[in-house]
Amino acid sequence: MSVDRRDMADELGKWEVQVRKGGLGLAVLAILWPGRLYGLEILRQLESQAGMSIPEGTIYPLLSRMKAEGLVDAEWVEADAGHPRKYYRLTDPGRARVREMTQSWRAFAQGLERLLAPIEGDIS
Amino acid sequence: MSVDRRDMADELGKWEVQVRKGGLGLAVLAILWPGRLYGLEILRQLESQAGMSIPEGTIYPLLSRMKAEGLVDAEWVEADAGHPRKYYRLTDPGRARVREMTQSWRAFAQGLERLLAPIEGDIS
DNA sequence: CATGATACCTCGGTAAGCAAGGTATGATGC
DNA sequence: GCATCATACCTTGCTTACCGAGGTATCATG
Repeated sequence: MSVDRRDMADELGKWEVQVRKGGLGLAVLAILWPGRLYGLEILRQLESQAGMSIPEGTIYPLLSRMKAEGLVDAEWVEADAGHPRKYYRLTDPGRARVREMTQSWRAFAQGLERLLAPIEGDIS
Repeated sequence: MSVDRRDMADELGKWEVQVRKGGLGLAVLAILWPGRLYGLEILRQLESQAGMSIPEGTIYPLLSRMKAEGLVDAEWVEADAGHPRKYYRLTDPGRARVREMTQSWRAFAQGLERLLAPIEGDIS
């Protein structure tokens, strides 16, 4: 009934999530470019290489979708120790897609950067 | 029951949508930076300045949310001719938010660009 | 054989894009 | 006057997708 004081605080914390939504799929495909990786390894490399911290609840459904689309394929590999790992690798259509998405991404980022240009003049 | 042949074709066309999802809110706030605009005008300027074509069904709910969060405020203005227009303008908290989001955006874009760097070596 | 570490996966709530369809205002043609 | 068109704003319903929480499986260790 009263004012939602909740909103203003929560929304601030949500922006980092919103920001990366669009590029997340590209980031995952891109990190597979050099070679195969297993699930948790993808998360760790996204964190260390690109500063993105993605939860498991996001990555596994995403990888499944990509596999269903034929962009990646997966292969179980026995580890020397511990739980077996499922390694993901880009397929040829996957590589083609990464290149397409990279172009789309850059077009978008450049368009947006054009809008942001006037803003940075304002260094308080 | 049979194979979804639908997917491979449709998903290709959907990427441009996915790509811009994360930055769309920022784009809308950024385009309001120089001054007030009304709804359809926002769409036209996003198209001409940043190459983004956003449908009405996306922009009006988005503007409503931003107004509810106090990032913009709105004002009805009688046009010389035709339907009255609802002009949106950044509030002070809205301006602060644009600056924050711009920083988040650039951090994300730089992180992603780091992942994309190896890819562009491959000009077939 | 219990505990911990590592790894993969799923369920359910929620957010958000957007196509389609609707409403409102004023100008223009007849 | 009235139908039609152009402009502009808004809503509904469908769908996609993030992700927190909780679950399962494998192996090592004490």
